[in-house]
Amino acid sequence: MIEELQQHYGYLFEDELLQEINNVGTYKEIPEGFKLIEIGDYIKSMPLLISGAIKILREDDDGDELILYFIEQGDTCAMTLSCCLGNSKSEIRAIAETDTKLIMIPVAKMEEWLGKYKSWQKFVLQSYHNRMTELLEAIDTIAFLKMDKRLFKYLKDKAMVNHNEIIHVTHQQIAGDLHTSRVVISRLLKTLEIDGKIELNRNSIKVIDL
Amino acid sequence: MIEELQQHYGYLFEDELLQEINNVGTYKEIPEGFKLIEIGDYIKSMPLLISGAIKILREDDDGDELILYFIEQGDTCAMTLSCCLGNSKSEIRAIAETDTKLIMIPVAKMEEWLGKYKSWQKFVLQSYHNRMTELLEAIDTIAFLKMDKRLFKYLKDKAMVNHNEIIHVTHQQIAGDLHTSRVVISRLLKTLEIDGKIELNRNSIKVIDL
DNA sequence: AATAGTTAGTAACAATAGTTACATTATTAT
DNA sequence: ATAATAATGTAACTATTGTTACTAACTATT
Repeated sequence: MIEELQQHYGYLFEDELLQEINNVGTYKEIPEGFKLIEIGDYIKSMPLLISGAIKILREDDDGDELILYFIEQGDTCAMTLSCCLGNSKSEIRAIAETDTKLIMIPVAKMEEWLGKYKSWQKFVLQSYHNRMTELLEAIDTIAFLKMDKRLFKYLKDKAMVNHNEIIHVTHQQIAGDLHTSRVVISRLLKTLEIDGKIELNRNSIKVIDL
Repeated sequence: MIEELQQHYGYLFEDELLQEINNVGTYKEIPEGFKLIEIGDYIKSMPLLISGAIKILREDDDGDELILYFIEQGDTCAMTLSCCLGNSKSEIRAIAETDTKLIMIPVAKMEEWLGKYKSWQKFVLQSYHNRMTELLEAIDTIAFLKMDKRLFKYLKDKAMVNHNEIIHVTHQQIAGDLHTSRVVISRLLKTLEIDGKIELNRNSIKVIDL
């Protein structure tokens, strides 16, 4: 584990902290689609992403979902931070978007390190800042963009975190992530295809205009 | 200033920290409508609210606004925190919703205290948590509610922070805050009035069903 | 009091998004 | 191979929101 820590977090943390993380952290490999956090969960550990991507979702009272953003390598989940430190339940759902490697840190250590390591404190605050920025971007997208633009942005983002211009997803799944209906998505996808921005196939979409 | 500090923040901070805040903080009284922070501003100090309320707004590329939430007594602006600690520009606009009393803390001290006072660190993290929660609530409102529900929620929230069931606002101003058009707001307000939930008057609205 | 500006009400229409229903094609299971 | 299931395409209709245009009422200024 220590090599991967060095590689992805070496520039952020001092050696002593890296050593501590190595001692108390648990290395995990998570398959695509695995649910890491459910709404209402009490969080007992916090993930540091090594590779892969995680999709963060919000849910309304009727159980309808809405994607907030993707988390990538070098990130952590600030919502998790927030829940751990506030000792409250998770407000979001987290699902592995791709196969993912991560290190889980126990809550107790997180808090201890806040007083002990300046670099950890900085990392935690920076994570909050990043997540705040992403939440604002999510708000911009939802509030200011029409569904056709939102859809195209979603496709591009998804291609990005998957490092692949070909996305494997059904119209139904997209509709779920964007909180609309399958028919609406099919209709808009068809328009995007006619405009030459994507190429439609069963179970996959190729994003041309990246 | 020290009495008001004691009164509103005494239960949060130790005496030594309260003394420091008293020494370096600047007490300010802000009139309703005053713009505290503009998008793109570099923030050099951070507000602690004593009384009153502040409206936090987001803006899109076309200059159209959207209200995110109100901040009240005992709160601070986590966006400001975020900007200060990240040394980045403000992503939001802050306008005094009512006459407001606050204490401004210089950035340098904020950072110093993070290492020095456990209670300050806790306060900062708690503020991030609160703001994150409010941003999520804003997302719920925008994404999951239709305009009529959003409007009514807005009216109730506004009555709340103003401690007054009668709101002084024009349809045009509401339309600005909710990022829609005046005609839409007038139409929906009329429906709410017919349903007996509000009472319409020129330049003011009485919220009945609080 | 006359005038100009602001605020609000309403009709008519356009654009966008959501719903229902059904057909077609591809994939999987039997 | 046949049947069942999943994924997609499309039409027709409804609901919601946005736009334009015009009128009426109130307010402040000269």
